[in-house]
Amino acid sequence: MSEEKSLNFIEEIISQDLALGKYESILTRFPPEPNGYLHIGHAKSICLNFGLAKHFGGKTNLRFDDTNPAKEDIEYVDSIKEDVKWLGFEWAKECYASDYFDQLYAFAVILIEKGLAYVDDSTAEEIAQQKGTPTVPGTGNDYRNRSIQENLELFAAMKAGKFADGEKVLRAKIDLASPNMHMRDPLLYRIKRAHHHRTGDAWCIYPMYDFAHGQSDSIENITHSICTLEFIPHRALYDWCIEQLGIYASHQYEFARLNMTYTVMSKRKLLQLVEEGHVESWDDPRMPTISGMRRRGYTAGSIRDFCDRIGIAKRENIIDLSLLEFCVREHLNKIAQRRMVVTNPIKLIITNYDKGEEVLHSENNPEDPNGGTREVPFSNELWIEREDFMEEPTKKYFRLGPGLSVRLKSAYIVTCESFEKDAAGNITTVHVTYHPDSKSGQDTSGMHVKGTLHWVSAKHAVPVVLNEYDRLFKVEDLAAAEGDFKDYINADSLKKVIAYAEPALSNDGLDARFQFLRKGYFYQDTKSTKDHLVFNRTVTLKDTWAKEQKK
RNA sequence: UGCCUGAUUGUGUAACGGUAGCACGACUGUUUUUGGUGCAGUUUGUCUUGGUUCGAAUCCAGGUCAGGCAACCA
Repeated sequence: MSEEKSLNFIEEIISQDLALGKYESILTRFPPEPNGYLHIGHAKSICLNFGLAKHFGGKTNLRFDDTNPAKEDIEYVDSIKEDVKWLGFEWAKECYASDYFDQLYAFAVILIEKGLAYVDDSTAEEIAQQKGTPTVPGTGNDYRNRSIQENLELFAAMKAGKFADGEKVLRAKIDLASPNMHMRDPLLYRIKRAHHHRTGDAWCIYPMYDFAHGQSDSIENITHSICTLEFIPHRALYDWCIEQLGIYASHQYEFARLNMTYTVMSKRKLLQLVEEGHVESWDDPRMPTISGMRRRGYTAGSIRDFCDRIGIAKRENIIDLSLLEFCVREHLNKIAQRRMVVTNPIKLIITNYDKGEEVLHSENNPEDPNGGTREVPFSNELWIEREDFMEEPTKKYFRLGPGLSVRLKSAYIVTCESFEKDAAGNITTVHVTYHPDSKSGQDTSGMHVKGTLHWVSAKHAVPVVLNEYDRLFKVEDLAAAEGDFKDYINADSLKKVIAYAEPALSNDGLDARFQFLRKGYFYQDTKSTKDHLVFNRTVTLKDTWAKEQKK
């Protein structure tokens, strides 16, 4: 009982708020802008926001922060909803900042009436210049002194489409000398004639983030508005708007965004990878997007577990990819169907096997006692991995070599008698004799071997394509790497290999999770068909032999 | 030469003035019909200098380092 998990700092705040009776229940929100696909960094935020609500008995809204029609699209809205659902979360309400455009406009009018906002005719460059720098205070302009009446009329004219794009903006009148740059008369509205995916052409002025986000939170009665660290300087403005408008006081809290080794986590960079063809699409299995990871074979549960393990804090961080891999292996180990697939084959001929063929049985998952077995055809001609035979075995090599014995998984123990090479000196065929009394499950041979190999009966084998993925980038910390991030793209992040699979694989469902014995975890690609099976490697198995060899 | 965050082992994350713990990684050993899994173990850490205190990762002061802030983006 005393080993309850310690609370993160946001959970501390909420549990205090609740204990103090500040709220009866909490309401959080996940507020993506529909301008791209969600990635693992968003998953952290989703798990946080929905997790908080679940933990404290509250609710979470899904809100699209769609205030910039130039970049947004319904395609993204749909993918975001799909991803959140797939991750296993249900939102209380589906909201859109654009649903509040009328209300937001009314809020702006209130600020103008209070003398706290004005229409500025300056160009973007002039405004930037007048803002000063972090160490030099900004300077005002004459527009700042316009009368309330004039501002009211001009703002109405802006809305009515009387001005060209960029001709005027609405600004808050706060403090041009503030040490916080965001308080130096921030822009509230800009004129932009762009077709909005929901409001169409009804508006030609759109609110800025700072004027839309906090008020949207307030309108929905969000109690805890959680965002990432870069919004810390915005908080003063967030609070200012709410206070001046006298509306429901939502509060903003910030945590550190997720960074991961060997990948990038910004929509801009991910978009670049897609547009420049470094990957196939947003859901390319090498992408850190939710859709990419789903296609690669990650389970929603393993992603939730990952988000749970990385924790929530305010310091910058970079999480090892190995933690994500650990989470998915741990889950997949429990649920994946075991199958045998040979990727780089050499022929194994059993010289004393005269039964022609027989059907053997192999367990689907040794971790699951109720997992059952499947039929695996066996014959005197098999495929085995090229790397499972060594002409001159080294000391700790437990596999096949002249005179050596191994077990064929779920079948018999075989002993190598001879082998053949082609003209180039490559091994082509290995001849073995099998031990009839060593049959799996009824072994009376008394023999003990160190190695067990996976195999596929040659005449029953089904050809499949395997996408073997590796990390997208060659360096751990892209943020610390100098120059263009694209210089560090791993050119070998995808290897397509043709492999021989046991026939059971062609009868398995599309959603099945597989472990190809001794190879890794695989998941059928979205483009896979019955006649052309394609599997994506989610993650390899841990390979202590490979490590041993490197020594 | 401003303001705002932050600094605990290789990477994350706890410890709320009282034994610096947990996870991943790495490394041993062991089990195993997957060199997988499981099990047992090991693993040079509180940025720095002062101060307060019986006692400081924690409180205070100074310093150092890292990140953020000057888009008609979110």
